[in-house]
Amino acid sequence: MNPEELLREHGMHVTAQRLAILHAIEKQPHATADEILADAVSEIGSISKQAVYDGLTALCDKGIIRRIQPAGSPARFENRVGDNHHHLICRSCSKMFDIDCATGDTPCLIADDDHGFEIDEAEVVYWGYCANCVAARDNAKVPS
Amino acid sequence: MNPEELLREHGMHVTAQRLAILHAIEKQPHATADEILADAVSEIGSISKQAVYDGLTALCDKGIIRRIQPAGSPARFENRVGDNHHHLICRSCSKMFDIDCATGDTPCLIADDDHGFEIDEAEVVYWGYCANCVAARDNAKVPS
DNA sequence: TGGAATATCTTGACTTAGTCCAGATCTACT
DNA sequence: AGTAGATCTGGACTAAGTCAAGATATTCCA
Repeated sequence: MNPEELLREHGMHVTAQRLAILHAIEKQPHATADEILADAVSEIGSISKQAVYDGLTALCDKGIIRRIQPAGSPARFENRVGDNHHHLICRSCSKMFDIDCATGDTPCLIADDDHGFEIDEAEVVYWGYCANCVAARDNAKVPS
Repeated sequence: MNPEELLREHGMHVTAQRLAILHAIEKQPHATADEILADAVSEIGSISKQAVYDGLTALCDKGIIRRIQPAGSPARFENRVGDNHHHLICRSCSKMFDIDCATGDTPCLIADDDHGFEIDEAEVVYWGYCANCVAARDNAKVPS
């Protein structure tokens, strides 16, 4: 579905700002609000910080995009929604990768004792070191 | 192990500030830095914000406590470490509960495709609505 | 097509949760 | 007791985001 239809389908006004936001996220999955702002400015000339935050919040509320807020990083946004995939983040360079759910279902995990909660999401983040950073570290340790 | 030994064992200086921080976390698991600051002030009279942050960082680095940073909340700290338990958070009131790992092991999940990462932790957060908030919502919907 | 209703955007001040720095103080070891 | 280095203090600063009031745009409907 094209972005315009997508907005209309969710009863949202179609504005240049929102189209630019969606386009920015499509170009760069896991972008931060700042990166989206910069990209949108380069696309439509100018847009306020607040329009970006408002737009992102509205899009999240409608389930069109998803917000990810890993520890030690500003919020990031992606348009891959509804498949309950998870994320793999490098502790060293902060690079983030999508990763399919190990068990396949949504939600992919059932807690043993749910304390009476109505659980609607199991969010999983894998932390570690990416191939590049591991190589860099090993080179530093054993300089030859 | 008492807090003083715990610090010494990790080669850290034993200071009133750090003991107060540890005591605050023991009294209130999942406390924020602000709450820990307030509690420490009431215990030892005065302590700087920076000492709290420095202390928490040092304790985390040594693995004595663990930092949790859920989306939409300041960082929280707990002294239950090494058992790979997870957290259950209410979207409405932000209350947080410990929850044992569904599969029991550390790490409790193995990703299918690890993109060459050296994964060292699988962090899981269950999101939903706690029993109280569910009851409040249902009462609001069906006032009788 | 022309308004009206209201959704969205702009601007700019403000807040929260921290970090950075320089110098003072304290702890642990001799 | 003396000293090296760890830790603490105070205060300025930053990043990421929120709040609020008024201006502008979009959509709906006559």
